[in-house]
Amino acid sequence: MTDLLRTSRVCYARFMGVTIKDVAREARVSMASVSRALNGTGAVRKEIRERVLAAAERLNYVPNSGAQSLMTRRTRTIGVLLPRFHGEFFFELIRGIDSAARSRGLHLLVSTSHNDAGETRQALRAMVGRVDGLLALLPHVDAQFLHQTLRGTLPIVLLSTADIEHVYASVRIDNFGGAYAMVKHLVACGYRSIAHISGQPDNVDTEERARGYFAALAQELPDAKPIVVQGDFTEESGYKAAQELLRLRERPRAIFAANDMTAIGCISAIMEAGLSVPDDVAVVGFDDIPTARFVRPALTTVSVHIADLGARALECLASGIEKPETLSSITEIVPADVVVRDSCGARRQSRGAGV
Amino acid sequence: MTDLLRTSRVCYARFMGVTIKDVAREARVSMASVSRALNGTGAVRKEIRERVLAAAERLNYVPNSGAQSLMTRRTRTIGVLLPRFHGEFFFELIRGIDSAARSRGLHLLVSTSHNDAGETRQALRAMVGRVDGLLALLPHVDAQFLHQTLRGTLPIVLLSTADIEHVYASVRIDNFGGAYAMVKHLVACGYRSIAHISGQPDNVDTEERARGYFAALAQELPDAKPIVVQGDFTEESGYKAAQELLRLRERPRAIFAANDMTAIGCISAIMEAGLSVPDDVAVVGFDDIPTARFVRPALTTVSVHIADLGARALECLASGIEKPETLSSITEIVPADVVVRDSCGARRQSRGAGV
DNA sequence: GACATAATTGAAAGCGCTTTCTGCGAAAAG
DNA sequence: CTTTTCGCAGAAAGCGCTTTCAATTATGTC
Repeated sequence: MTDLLRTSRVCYARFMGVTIKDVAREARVSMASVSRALNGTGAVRKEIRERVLAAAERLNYVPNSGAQSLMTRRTRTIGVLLPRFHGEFFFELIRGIDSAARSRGLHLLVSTSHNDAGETRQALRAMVGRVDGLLALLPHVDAQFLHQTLRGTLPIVLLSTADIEHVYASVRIDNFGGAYAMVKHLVACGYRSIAHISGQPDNVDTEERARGYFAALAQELPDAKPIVVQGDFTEESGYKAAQELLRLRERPRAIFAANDMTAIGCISAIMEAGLSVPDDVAVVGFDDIPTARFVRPALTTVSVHIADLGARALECLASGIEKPETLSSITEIVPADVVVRDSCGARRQSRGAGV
Repeated sequence: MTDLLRTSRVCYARFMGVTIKDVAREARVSMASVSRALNGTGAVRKEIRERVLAAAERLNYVPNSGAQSLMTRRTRTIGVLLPRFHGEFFFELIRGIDSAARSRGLHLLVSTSHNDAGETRQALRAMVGRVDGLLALLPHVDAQFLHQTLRGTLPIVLLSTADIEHVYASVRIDNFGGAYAMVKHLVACGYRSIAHISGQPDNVDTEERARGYFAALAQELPDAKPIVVQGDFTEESGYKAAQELLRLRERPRAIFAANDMTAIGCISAIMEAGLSVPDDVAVVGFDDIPTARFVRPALTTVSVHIADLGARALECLASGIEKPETLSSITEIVPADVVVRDSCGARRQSRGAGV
């Protein structure tokens, strides 16, 4: 009767799956032998193995991974903590992480949008027992917070997160170097007044990029006065910041936006004001998101190989899980280099080069 | 001694976290009371609760979610199966799923790139015991496969996957309607020879979009001969297909690409051939990925509200998990409507309207 | 053929947690 | 003052699995 019911509403009822016990009964062996036969651990007579395999097949047995990892203390899953799931930066990042994870047979448990420390804490706790390690991009959270929230329970690799004391392994972008190189490039293009639209406040990336801007300006253009407008990495903030810059008595000749989306918003504002990019104002970004190629004029930007960054972080974590001693407080810096396209004006003579 | 070691290499050693047993000992109560106090289930005297909370705080106790869900049979996690993690379509989709999941306090376990049935099977099995339900976008897998791989073990919602017998709940795009409307729009623009670059073979979306193309053409332009070139949803395939179409004796006046990336590749090829889009050849896409707005000319396309699609699917699944009886074999179709931008030429008179 | 040795197998002990179920003392009812 | 009820705490039974450990059987040696 019950069986009939089950069969007739297969995709409604949450009837419990068949367990190892059922397989054992079906194969007339012990649970232990089923486990051994299925996992290939320990010695099992050929005949028994076949009987187990057949029984498992017949009953359509699927082991409960949750229970499995409770015993083995291995989940083959990596937790990924991101601040939000928005914008191509994160997409590229997770794509890189995913591809590296896949090639190692690891799953990804993602958790996003932790607006405050409480939510982050919650998310971190929810990971315990479900993952073997953590990959965290938490701009507004410091190592101390992590330390006291999960005191070494889980191996963790930080992605461009503030960790002054170098307690955790981290891989980060060479924000300073990239920004420096970009400003230098703008100077080389001949621009003498270069403004900066900064990123979200209280963010390591924001600070380092701004630092690169100031440093390069001081070095390359000692007489120029830095001009900085606050943004927040969004297209909209770029739009508004550009409007603000255009209202200035002395309009800057070039704008270095803290990221590509900001630069894109910036370009819209400039074009709407009836001006040309790069002829009237040059605009450059940071990140090299896929869209940077498609936008017109194609965006000159700092390529950080976002997907590689994610992949490197995962590799780092994965090997740290295998051999905990390798996961020391190493900080890996991935390089960032200028990609020249059309929005900076460097290619003005060689038009049509496209892409 | 051991403790000293632990402290000094906090992020190396994988010392087991503190368990509910430790908290119980520390608070001088039973494990049962700790559980009750922490979860707020069952009655606990105020004094005991406070003692437990204090002990948990002192020991920095984090419950093991894996063990928890083994008992409760609830993981508060949704499994997401995607064919690959590439392109903005998937990004938008997962963004929608993620935002819906977050607002319901659910986690996401993602699994991608299942190239063959074996891998898919593997991935499906790895989900059992880790998730409460499944969201699957598996173009080359049919309901029968799913049925026999996990026979109703998990509630599942299909995303534009072939499910002829309507065994599973599914939410899909109105591919046919969108394609039909787009071709109709092109006819309304005055084009009389309209080609189609199809998508990846053996894909439901591909087939339905092509079907929409044929139907609209037959209806709106009975005398026109359909021209179809095989693509595979990539930018490159669009590029190549366009070259092929341009070599035709009678060059088509408009091209309906099966998706936006194909259309973008298509535009590149046309421009490289020294022709103008839309003046010489109009190009339109399908999906409305974020980049469609930024590409020049801005892409006329069929908006499928990808993120909404993902969110709807998650809602559907979540409510199906709560009340299994609601998760019948309902098929939800999300509408797809034409978004007119510049690449179709409809706006030629009103230039500069942008974005 | 009797013994030591090796190969298999099953019973049982958990992994860390929740949840009955039982028992206790206190409050309410008689 | 006794009996009934009730609120609360702890013991213990698992969830589905792996993994000792001891028991069993098969194999090899003298």
